[in-house]
Amino acid sequence: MELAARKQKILSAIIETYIKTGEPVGSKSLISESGLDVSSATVRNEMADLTNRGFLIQPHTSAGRIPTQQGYRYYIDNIMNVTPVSQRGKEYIRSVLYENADSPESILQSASDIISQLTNFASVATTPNGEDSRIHKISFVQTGSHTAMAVVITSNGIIKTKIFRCEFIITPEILDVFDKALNDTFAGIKLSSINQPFIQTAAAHFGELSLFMPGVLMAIKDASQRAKDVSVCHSGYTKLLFMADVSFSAARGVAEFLNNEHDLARMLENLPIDTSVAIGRENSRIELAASTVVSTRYSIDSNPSGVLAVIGPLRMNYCRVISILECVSECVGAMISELIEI
Amino acid sequence: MELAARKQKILSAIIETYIKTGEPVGSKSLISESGLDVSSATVRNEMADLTNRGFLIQPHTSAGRIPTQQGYRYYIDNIMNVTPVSQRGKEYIRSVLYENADSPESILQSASDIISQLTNFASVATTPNGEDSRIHKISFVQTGSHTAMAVVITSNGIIKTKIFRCEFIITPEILDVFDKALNDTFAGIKLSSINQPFIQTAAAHFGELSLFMPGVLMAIKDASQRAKDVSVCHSGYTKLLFMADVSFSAARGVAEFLNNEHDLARMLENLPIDTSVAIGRENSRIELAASTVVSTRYSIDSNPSGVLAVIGPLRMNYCRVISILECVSECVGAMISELIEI
DNA sequence: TTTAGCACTCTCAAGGTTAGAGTGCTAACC
DNA sequence: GGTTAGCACTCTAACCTTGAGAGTGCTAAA
Repeated sequence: MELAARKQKILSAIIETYIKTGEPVGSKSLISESGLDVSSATVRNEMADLTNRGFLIQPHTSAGRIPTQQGYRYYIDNIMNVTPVSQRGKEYIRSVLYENADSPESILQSASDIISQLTNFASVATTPNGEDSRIHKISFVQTGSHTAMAVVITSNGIIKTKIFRCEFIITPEILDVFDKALNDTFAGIKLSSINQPFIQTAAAHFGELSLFMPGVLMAIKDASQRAKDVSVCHSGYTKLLFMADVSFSAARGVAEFLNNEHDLARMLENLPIDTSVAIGRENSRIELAASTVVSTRYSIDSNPSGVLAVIGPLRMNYCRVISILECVSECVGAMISELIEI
Repeated sequence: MELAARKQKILSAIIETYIKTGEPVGSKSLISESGLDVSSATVRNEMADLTNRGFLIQPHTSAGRIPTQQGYRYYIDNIMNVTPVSQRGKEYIRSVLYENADSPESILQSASDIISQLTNFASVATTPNGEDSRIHKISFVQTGSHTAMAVVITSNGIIKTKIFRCEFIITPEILDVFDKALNDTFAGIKLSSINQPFIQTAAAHFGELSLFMPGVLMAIKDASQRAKDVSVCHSGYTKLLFMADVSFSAARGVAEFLNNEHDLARMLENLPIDTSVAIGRENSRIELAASTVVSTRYSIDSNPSGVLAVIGPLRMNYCRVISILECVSECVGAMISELIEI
C-alpha cells in the first residue's frame, strides 16, 4: 500500500512528534511544529484518511492521533532513513568495548551495557552459537590437592573453564596423562556430539584409567556444553519498568520472560540475520505484544553469529536505536573476529 | 522502653496482619482475626497509646494503623521469634547450591538466586574480601598463537583467569619461563600490594626478559585486582519494582543505587557481622530510606566473610526472610570452606 | 483541491455528595 | 482501676456533575 507524498510527510511528522512528546498529536500542533505548508483542516482530512487506513488511531474523539503498530511499520519500512552513528560516537563505542576485550563473552556484555546506556532501554546480546564448533584443545591447571581446572578451547574461540574434584591426590603426572588421553579423544570433536553417551563410550575406551576419570569427564562435558550453548548477556532490565505507556502487569510479563534465559535464548536465535524491528504483536512471544524488539546480528569473519537486541516500548526513536545497534554490531563483529584469528 | 504484655500482643498482631494484607489494620478487624479476648474499644485504647508512643501511625483519621519504622524495630528486637528453616527446606537449599559449587562466585550467585526466589525480593551476595589474601600460584594455558590465559590462584581459594596477548608467537618454553619467573616473584605476595608500582619494580628485576612481559604482567595485575575486590552477585532486581508501597521515583533511586556496584559493595562491606535488619532511614544510604535491608555474613572456616542480603520494602515477612538468609548463609559458608580446604 | 467556520464530542480537573470505615470520648459496669 | 457499649465525629474513596479546552468532522465557499 503506497501512500501519497503528503500523506507520508504527515504520517512521518505525527510519528516523530509522538516519539518526542508521548502525547497524541493534533492537527494544529502538527502544522506549528513540523512546518507543513497547508492548513489544519487539510491535515485533518489526511489524518482522517490515515486513520481509516489503519495507520493512526485516536484514543478518543477529541484527542489527537497516535501511530498504530501498522503506522510504525510503514514508517520504518518506507519513510525513515537511518543515519549512521557519527565518527565520534563510533570511536566512543569502540573505546568502551575495547576496555574488556579478552573474550567474546566480555565483549558482548560490554556491548549490551553500552547499548542499554545509549538507548536507555533494556538490551540483550547472545554469544555465538557453538553447534558447529569443535574442541580445539583441552588443558589442565592444578588448583588444589584434589582439584584442578579444565580449560576447553573451541574452534570458534570460546574458552570455558570448569573446576573438578578427584578422590585421589592430583599430581602433574596425572594431569599430563589426562592431557594426552583427553586431547586424543576430544580434539576435533563437535561440541554438539559431546553428550552423556559419548562420554560413556569414551570412558570405556580408557580401560582401567577410566576409574580416575569421572570428575574430569564431567567437567569437560559441562564446559563443552556451556561453550556450545548460546548464553544471553543483558543490561538495563530495570529500565523496562519506566516504560510509561505499558501497564504494570505487562511490564511484569516482559520482565519475567526476559529472566527466563532459556525461552529468551530461543526467541533470539530465531531472529533474522539483518537488522529487524518486531513491533508489538509482530513478536513471536505474547509477552512482548506491547513492546518492540529491535535486533541485528553481528558477523564473525563474515558469518552472521549472535544477536544484539533492544527491548523497549513501541514509542522509541527507531532511527537512533537502529543506528546504535548497527554500529555496536559492526564493532563487536570486528573485535571477536580479531580475537579468534590470533 | 518496655511494653506491657498485652500491648506487645496487639502490636505484634497489627504488624503481622499488616504484613499479610498491606491494609491499615483497624480495631475490629484485628480482634476478629487475631483472636484477642478483649473488646474493640480496649484495643482502640491500646492502639491510641501505641500511636502516641510512636510505634504506629494512622494514614488518616478514619483509617486503621500501620507500623512505623520504630514499630517494626520493636517487633524485630523484642517480639518476633525466628524459627529456623525446616529440615526439608534446608535440604532443598543445599541441593540447589550444590548444583553449581565449583567456585565461591558460582556458589554465591546461586545463593543470591535462591534467596531472591524464596523471598520474592531482590537479593545480593558479596564474595569474600581478598584484602588479606596472597597469591598462591600462577599458571598459564596457551589459548592461541599469540594469546594465553593466566590463572591466578589465591590463598583464599579464589581463582581468576585473564587472557592476554603477546606480540610474539607464544611457545610452551616461553610459558615455562613465565611460570618460573612469575611464581618466584608473586608467590606469597599480598593481593593488596600488587599495584602499578609493584608491577613496574617487578618488571625492572626481570632485565631484558621484561620486554616480553607487559601483557602477562598486566594480566596478573588485573586478575589479582579482581581476586581482591569484593564482587557483588545479585538477583531479582526486577522484583524491586513490584514493591507496591514505594513510589515510582523511590524505586528508581533504589534500582540506580543497586546498579552502581562500587557504592553498593562499599555499603555491604560496612554491614555488621551478625544478622541485622536496617529499616528505612536506619540505612546508611538515603536511596534506601523507604526500604529494608536484611543482611547476614557467611563464615569461612569460622571467619565472618562476605554478606548475603535481601533488599525489600519495610513491609516484609521478617521471620521468613531472616530464617532463609541464615539457612543459606550457613550452607554457603560450609560449602566455601570445604571448597578451599581441599 | 483547499480552507474557514462551526457545531459537536470527549477528556480532564474541580467541586459536591454520600456511604462506609474507623476513631476518640463518655458513661456505665464489673 | 480496668473494661466495654454507645455514639458523635472525621476522613477517604467512589461517584456524579459541571465547565473549560482541545480536537474533530462536516459544510460551504474560495
